[in-house]
Amino acid sequence: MGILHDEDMNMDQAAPRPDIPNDIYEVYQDLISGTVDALPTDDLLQRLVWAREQGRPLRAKLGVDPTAPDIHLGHTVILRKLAQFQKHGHTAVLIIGDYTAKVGDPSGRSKLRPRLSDEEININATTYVEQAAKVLDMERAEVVRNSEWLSPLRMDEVLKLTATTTVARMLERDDFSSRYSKNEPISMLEFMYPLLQGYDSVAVKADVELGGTDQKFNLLMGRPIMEAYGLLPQSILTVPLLVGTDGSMKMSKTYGNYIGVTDTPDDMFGKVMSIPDDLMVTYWTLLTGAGHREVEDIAQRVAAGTYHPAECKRDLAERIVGLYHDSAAASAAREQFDRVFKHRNRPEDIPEAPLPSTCVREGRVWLPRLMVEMKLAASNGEAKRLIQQGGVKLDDAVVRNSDEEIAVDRVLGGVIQVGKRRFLRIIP
RNA sequence: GGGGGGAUGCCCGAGUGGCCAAAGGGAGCAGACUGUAAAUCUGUCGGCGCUGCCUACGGAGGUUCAAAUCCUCCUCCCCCCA
Repeated sequence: MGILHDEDMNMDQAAPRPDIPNDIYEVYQDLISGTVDALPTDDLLQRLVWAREQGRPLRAKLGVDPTAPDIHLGHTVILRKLAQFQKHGHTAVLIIGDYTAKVGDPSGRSKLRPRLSDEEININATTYVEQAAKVLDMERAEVVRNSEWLSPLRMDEVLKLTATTTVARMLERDDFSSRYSKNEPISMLEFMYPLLQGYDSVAVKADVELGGTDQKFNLLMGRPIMEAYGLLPQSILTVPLLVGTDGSMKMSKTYGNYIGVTDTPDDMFGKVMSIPDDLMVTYWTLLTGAGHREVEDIAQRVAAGTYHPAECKRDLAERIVGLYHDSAAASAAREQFDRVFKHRNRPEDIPEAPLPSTCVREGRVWLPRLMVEMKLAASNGEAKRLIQQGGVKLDDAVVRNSDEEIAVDRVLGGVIQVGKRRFLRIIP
């Protein structure tokens, strides 16, 4: 997967078209802004016209697998796009892929994912919907589970489905062909996924399906399948995969480069601040709901040097935190950040923990043990290393000697700092 | 069904009997610097109160004073032929 660049996205305002009513064209521009592919060309535009003529809203489909309990900003990109359809009066159809999750989607992985139990899926689905509600208007969304129609499928119906495509067509998928050429395994099961996903589109009669760019193949696969079932093939819209805080890989929990929608304001703020500078515009575009014009203006001011990048990033972080918490929390997070990182002071709220008796020996405390006990280090060795590298402070004084035993009364009420951002006050 | 190749630490990947807790890179962590938890540079990176010991190179046995390295069986993956 390549690094995403702003120029990959559809951001240019094309000239208005005389054959299309202006307001519809505006909506269309809005819907394709920030997307990578809108296929077939002009198909969505055409549908918007039909929708007007027939007086019915379009059905915009998004399928999600409830495989992970928490969602992060990477997931919100597509949800924002779906929410945009709602904003323009269309129907958001959110499909919870409970059936597909139960089988265990092996896509893109060398190992099969563990099968999830019904309870896990239910929990994940519930939290997903809860968290998605921060972006999507759930009152007006249609939420369905694909087990509803996939579970009762009979073998002959499955066979009919498999007959709609060919192996050669399957191997066109970049993911499959590259794994195939790299001698990595592809199970037959994986071949079923695009088909089942396409069948979902049949079941909900989708007008347009949204997905990440990695879903392009699957989304397109839905078209011939819909046709085989006598439906008008769906339009597809892809949004870029969000690059994570490391600036190179897609945002994912497994890479640890994610910003969760339930992260605390301070965490969320800090994580946004940790993205590389050249990712800022992308984040403004995909994560803030900022208009096209606003993003352009920001990009220009930063490029011109009239808007300091550090300031721009602070504003970005504050904006994002505000979306998932509130503006008060967002500005507090900003103050906290400046306090801790810009001015190198302690944060306002320092977590507290009692001194465990297991760490005290003859009235003295060996710091590495305490750090392990307090989860500030994974092992004694790591704790000692941190101390030796000058990364540990007790009441703002760098601890130098990792062997020294410290008197209990010096530790009690004291603040242990590990690295730049982990603080802990020890209480009796 | 036949033949061949492969499995190494969080990830990638070197290592074909002792010099191996295992090169190199990436990620992570710490320090310096700064405009931020950006960038860059430096250090560090299995566990143990640690001049030593324990656990680890897919799994189980074996050979040897000594095994990631050799042998046997097993599991999984890939390729070629059919």
